[in-house]
Amino acid sequence: MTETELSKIYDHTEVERRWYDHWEKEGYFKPRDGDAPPFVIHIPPPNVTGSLTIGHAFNHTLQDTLTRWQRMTGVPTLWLPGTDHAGIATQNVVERKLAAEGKTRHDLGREAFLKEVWKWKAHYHERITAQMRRIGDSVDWSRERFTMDEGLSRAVREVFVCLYNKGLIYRGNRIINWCPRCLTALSDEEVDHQDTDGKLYHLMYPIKGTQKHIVVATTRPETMLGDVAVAVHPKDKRYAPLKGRSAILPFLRREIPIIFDETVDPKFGTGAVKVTPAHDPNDFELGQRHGLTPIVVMNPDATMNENAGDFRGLTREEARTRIVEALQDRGLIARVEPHRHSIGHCQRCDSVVEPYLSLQWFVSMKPLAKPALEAIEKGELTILPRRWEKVYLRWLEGIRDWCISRQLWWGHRIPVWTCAKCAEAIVEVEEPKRCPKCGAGASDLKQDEDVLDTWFSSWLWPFSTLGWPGQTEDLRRFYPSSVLITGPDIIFFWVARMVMAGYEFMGKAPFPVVYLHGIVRDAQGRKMSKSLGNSADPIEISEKYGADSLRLTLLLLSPQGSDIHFSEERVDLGRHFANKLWNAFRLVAPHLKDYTPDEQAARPFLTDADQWILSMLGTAVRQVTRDLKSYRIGDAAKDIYDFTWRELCDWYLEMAKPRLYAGPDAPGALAVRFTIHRVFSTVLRLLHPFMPYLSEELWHALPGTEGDVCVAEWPAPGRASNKEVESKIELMKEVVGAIRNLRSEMNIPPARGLHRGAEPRDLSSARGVDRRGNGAEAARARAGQGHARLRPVHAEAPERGLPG
RNA sequence: GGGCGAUUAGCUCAGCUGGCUAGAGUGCCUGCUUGACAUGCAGGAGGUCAGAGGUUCAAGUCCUCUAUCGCCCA
Repeated sequence: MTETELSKIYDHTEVERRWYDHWEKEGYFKPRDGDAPPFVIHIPPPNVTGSLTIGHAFNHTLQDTLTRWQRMTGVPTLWLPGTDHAGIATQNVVERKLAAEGKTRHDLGREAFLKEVWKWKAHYHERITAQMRRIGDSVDWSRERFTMDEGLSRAVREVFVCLYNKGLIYRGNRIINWCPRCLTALSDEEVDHQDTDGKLYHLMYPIKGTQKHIVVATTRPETMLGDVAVAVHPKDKRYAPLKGRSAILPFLRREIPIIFDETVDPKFGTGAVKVTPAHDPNDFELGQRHGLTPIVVMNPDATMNENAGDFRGLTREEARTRIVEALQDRGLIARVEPHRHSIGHCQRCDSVVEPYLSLQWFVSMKPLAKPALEAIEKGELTILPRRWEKVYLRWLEGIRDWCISRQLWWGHRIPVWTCAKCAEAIVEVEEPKRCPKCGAGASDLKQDEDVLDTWFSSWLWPFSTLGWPGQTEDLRRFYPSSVLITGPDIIFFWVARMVMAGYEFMGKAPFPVVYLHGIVRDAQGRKMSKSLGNSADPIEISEKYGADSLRLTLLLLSPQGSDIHFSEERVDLGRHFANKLWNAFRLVAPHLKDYTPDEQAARPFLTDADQWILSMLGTAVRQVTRDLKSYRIGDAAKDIYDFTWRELCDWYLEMAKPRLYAGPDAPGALAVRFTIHRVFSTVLRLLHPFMPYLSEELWHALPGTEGDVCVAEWPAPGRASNKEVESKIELMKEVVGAIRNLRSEMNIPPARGLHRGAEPRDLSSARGVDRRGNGAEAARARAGQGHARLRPVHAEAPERGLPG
């Protein structure tokens, strides 16, 4: 390549179009054969709700960097891609789309609605994979999976049946989190709690057979209609006389017992609480202990139902207002005080969640949690940064059963059939042909209408994607994976559950290391979200700045584990670096034309400068490798950035110029060309995991390289650093710095030559260092200029200078 | 209410196991159209490392408390 072919400004658009298809066609993204222990990453499957955000780009960059690095070290690597059907989230976005057209999912019916969702899925799946290709993700597309693929669906049914038969899945009427907008049950994790200013109402319930009242404090007066008792603490002296008494519920005139229970907090409110087992989880348990029958007073859409007497048909908000008014009219409100408390909201639609008594399917988590807890103790699992281990452990220690049924249409149907004839519940992997109990035919067997929580398929991801329950070659070879890279926001949803499933079904943890990275936020510190519209499209950024630039920028902005404040302009950081390297290459390329690397020939002629940069290069290799090994990926990027810019460009190339310009036949050419070639071929390999496109482009433009840098050998660190030559050059840098400072302070323009003073013989290592007019001659002259100040340094300067 | 994290240059952040003369990017000021790069080069200003105690020969780094902000859980 000649100089004229390389433009002055690096144009990523052309370069980044070129290489991805090539790599893929060569099959580099597939694990190479052989029984060497492979490096495996399972992608956290992006939701098909929409396209990828900068947050995904960051997550993928981390995975791709590790994957590309490992590939270059020669081990078989597999980065397995895929997407998640994201049950409730996807159903919601499609419902919103329908709503914009004035339709609901019920207008379409289940089948037609699902067709719409599949269309949505197809559209965004295509978009997501295009985005991944654009940013350079080196995933094995031949192994791509979707959580609702036939194979993965089979795994879901298998797991359900297996846990059911073990007694770890059960159906029960319990309090769950109910979203009255989505009309489905949610797990505890799908509820976001927000502190809200509310009121604490002190309601007076008449005590039967007296003129007295018992005052209960509640934040939710509308649920009083479902009250079945009033509870106080057994040791609370205030209420001791009420033993055996009962209260009369206003409006409904229901007689409810006054009960005594240890769990009542005597210090909260009046020390007496209303008990509403159908609408409060604590009350539910309390009710069970005391044999109370719950009364549900709301419909699924959170309007009051037939048990609400005159308040029937009102929304829960209207009901609250009306009930408070009515109680006030009767003088039954003792007082109302401001009260701050936390209110659960639906993670997907932000509606206020209703604790609701409902028949749902659950997984008993305690037995599954045990090996996941021990994994940390035994060292079978490490979470980085380590502080997250505490969060993980705490959640597992207090684990509660997992509500897995959802009243949605989009997802895996629950593999349970009920016989219309004998009511037998049949739990099978394959659709049953007849009832095993009464022999009724398939037409009498009705499958459960509900679907499973989306995480019930993703917790199997590390093995379901490899063919489980089949005993496949992939499963044997690629389970467990090497590391999981994801955000801390799904540590409970996904990470902990995958560990549990891994132990339960595969007998070992799905990965030895979890690396949790920070969350990408906007410049104001807000989380990137589609609804806020504050996330740029990685493709747009890549078109504008380059995918390489985006990748490098994200890594440079990301200290291990903490959040990133991202804004588009910051991508200049990576873009400028790409341009810098490009131009450095432009400087050296013409001098390497027809050059064949020959270390033997060059070695005797290496100058201090050559030895210095080679020594620094070795250090850079060690640093980058060390930082990648310890998951300090941003630091690794910084190592290359600093070496390339600060050492190579700022100093070495400047020192090399005189020898380069002297031409290929001049003395010293052999050494300088060798050094430059060695440095560039190493830097390009170091850089490849971070900036795959640019490094590949320059690798091909560098004479004497073979094949693709994508599969080139990861640099070996070589000999230990040369401390002697390093300190020599450090001294020289200090001297030059002092000279420049003087020149600047004394307002001596660089074009002007300097009076030649004392011959700084010992500083001859400064020769050729400075720029234009500041070559060997000028350096000496300027040293003279700064003679007085330089004297102390002068005395310690090396005896022998550089040969050239 | 419980837990975790942050607080270092105007802004965004490094500073890993205590040894810094406290760094980078960006912004600012000055000078440079130098035969790789103005997406650049050189020089410069700018910090009582949140505050108060303590440990130590030595603390941005370890301990305690306080303040402010953020996140998670209940």
